[in-house]
Amino acid sequence: MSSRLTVDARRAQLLELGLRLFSTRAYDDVSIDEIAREAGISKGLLYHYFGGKKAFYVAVVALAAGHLLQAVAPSVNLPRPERARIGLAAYFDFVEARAPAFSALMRGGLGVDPEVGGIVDRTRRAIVAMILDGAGLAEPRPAFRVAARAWVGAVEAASLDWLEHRDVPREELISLLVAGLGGMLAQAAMLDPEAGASLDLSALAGLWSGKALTP
Amino acid sequence: MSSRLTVDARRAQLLELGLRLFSTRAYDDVSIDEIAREAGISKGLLYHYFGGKKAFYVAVVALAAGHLLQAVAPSVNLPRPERARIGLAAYFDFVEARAPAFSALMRGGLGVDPEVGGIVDRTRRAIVAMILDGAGLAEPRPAFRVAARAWVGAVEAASLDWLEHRDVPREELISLLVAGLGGMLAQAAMLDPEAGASLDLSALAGLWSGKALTP
DNA sequence: CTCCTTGTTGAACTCTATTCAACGAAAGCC
DNA sequence: GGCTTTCGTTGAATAGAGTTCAACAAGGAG
Repeated sequence: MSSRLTVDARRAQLLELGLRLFSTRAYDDVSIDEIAREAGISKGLLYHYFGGKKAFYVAVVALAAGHLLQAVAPSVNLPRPERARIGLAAYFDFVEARAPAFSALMRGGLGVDPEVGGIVDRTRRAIVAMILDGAGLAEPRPAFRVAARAWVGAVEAASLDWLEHRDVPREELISLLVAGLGGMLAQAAMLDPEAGASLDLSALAGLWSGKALTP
Repeated sequence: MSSRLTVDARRAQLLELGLRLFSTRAYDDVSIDEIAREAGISKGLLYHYFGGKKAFYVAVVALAAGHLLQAVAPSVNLPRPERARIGLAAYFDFVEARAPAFSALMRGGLGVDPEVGGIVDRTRRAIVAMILDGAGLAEPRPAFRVAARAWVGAVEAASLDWLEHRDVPREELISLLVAGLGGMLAQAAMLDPEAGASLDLSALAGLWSGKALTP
């Protein structure tokens, strides 16, 4: 019933559809039959392109992760002091523009397949590397790694809250998160002075954009 | 084949088993047959106690959430300045002692059933209320709500990292997170001075346990 | 026009969740 | 003690979703 497409076009069509379906509904609620019906193809074709339902879902999540990385990537070309703020702004731009893909990535079933957890994890690491490496934290010591990882958790949680309520201006949200990052990095530098010495303190000080934070 | 038990005993047995199974393996990977076999009962009995597989999973997640809340609850009786640190310590005690239950709650499939998301959400709110309400933030304004929500995200992310690596002392991890909380709350108070005025600044100052944070 | 590659199909199959009518072990009654 | 009632428990039957595979046909190559 469906016209003959090239491999790439068909894959792209199916992935786009998967993104649309899985970002609003749960993994179990979307059946293979429904995907095939909406795409105008037979079930068998989905198995021809992806090995099965789980593999298809993993591919969709990987696509969403790629979109997110692509959105945040440009920030690496910016001067260091601005990197965190601009990177965060790009992050929220993406969250706003492609809310479905973001939801698919974050709320998406971590329990569906172990591979999904790996994708989310790698994406987090890549993002934290892009946003933070300007502070001289290429190979982070444990305290800095945990701080960075925790901060990414804060950013994700804030994003989901922001999508739900939308009652805080984006700029204020960024200031909040950057202040939290500053607090944690400063504390990490205190806990591990040796590694903290290599921390670019001017970049750290620039995090909160000139507004005084100290009580 | 199985001896006749009271309703409560059987429910408890099955929930405990579910906690053990679902904390290490994905929802789809655990079949009803396996649950029944390990419990020494027939499949039908599981349907008699819980309405189905999803409902059973939801009950398991709810149990894990209850355990977590119970573990953090004692902190509400403590003096305010210490509350955040002690609450966090209790939180990590639980994470350490009942890692499976914690994983089931956090890594657990949010995509399995909408109800699961609700449970996790309510648990987060309850925890943030218990740990933070000492700072006079009963009905948080948006900026404070987002800050609190983001901070919980940071705590969860740090917990998972901690379980995985175990290369940062618990006390240091707590200091890191508390510093992050302090940074965000201070910034929130600046963004919303009206609400910030009601913030217990002495409690806030006490967050980072006397160690200076300012650069 | 014919052949050949390969995107595509759909019916058959398997595996797992779900249902339900019947069983039997404890509790209550005479 | 025997009888009845209750209800925890069973397992075979059913339903529905994921998976497989042999065959089909659209489009290009010669």
